[in-house]
Amino acid sequence: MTASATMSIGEIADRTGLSVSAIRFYETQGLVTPQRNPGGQRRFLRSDIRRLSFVLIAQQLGFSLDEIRERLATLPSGRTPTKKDWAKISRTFRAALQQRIDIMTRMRDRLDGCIGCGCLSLSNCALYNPDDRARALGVGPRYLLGDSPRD
Amino acid sequence: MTASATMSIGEIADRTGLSVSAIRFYETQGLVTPQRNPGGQRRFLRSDIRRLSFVLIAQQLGFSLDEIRERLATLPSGRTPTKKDWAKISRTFRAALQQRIDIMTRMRDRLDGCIGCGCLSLSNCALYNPDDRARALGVGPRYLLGDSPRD
DNA sequence: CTAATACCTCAACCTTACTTTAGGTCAAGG
DNA sequence: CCTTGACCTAAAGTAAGGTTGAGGTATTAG
Repeated sequence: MTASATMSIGEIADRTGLSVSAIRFYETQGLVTPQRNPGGQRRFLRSDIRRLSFVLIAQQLGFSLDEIRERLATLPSGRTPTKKDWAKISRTFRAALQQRIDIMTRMRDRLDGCIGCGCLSLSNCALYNPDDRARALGVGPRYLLGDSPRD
Repeated sequence: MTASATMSIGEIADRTGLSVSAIRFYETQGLVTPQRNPGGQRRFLRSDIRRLSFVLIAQQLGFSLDEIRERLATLPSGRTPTKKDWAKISRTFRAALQQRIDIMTRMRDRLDGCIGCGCLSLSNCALYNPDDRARALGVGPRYLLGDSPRD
């Protein structure tokens, strides 16, 4: 195994902590696009380590693969991303994260009020404020806020 | 439609904002256990409004149906829950919510550091600290922290 | 009394984010 | 050269949290 410029999927899996199958899946989702060697095996660039690590971190922060792909798409195509590129993209996640913290904090404060009143009864309960239901978290009834079907 | 002590599924759906199918699903999950009338149709108690509303709120707070069922199981069986009962259960969610806020805040602070260094490169990056990955959010590679299979 | 709703069950389908399995190929060491 | 381990693809399976559809029964308004 010569320490060449590219890596096999097993190697990058070890380096990122991701499973081999997850990385293959990420390729189908357009999150990485490795080259292939003459035998058809994937060859990853060293910069893909950071790319995949970014996917991992962003997921831990609660972002979906769709959102992550959108953010990654803002990276320069053609050249290897620089630290500045990564810093820029990280800042957008920072902002989104802050927003979630704000929502959860607001929910927590409302919950404080509701512990006192014990209401939990709809229109009169602040927790039902549909303005900022924390849709980022969990799944929830799909049609709650959509075009609800009637049975 | 006499304003009786019980409600049909359509009525409680309207009152809670949940869809009929979601409520039926919640029954299969043991989150509510309505009575049946002679014709086999579900009859819900007024207290089920609060119960279902609680499910909804707890979901918005990011809790899984499993977690919610566990919490609901601590409610007194045999009698209709009082405000105190609900307040008690709400407090446990309050605590869990606070914990999540703390984790997210810690992640945000680490992200701040990483925006500066642009590292995102594993062992030397604070964001990889496996101690408190915010597993509550999103799904993520299943075997990242488990007994990872090798291809 | 009858037609239109509303409700019932069961099974199949959906989305996200992967894992697993089956059947076969590639590459590196001896 | 040959074996073994790593890799390949495609398809099916998993889990959570519901939705949708088919085929049939209850209820209720007129």
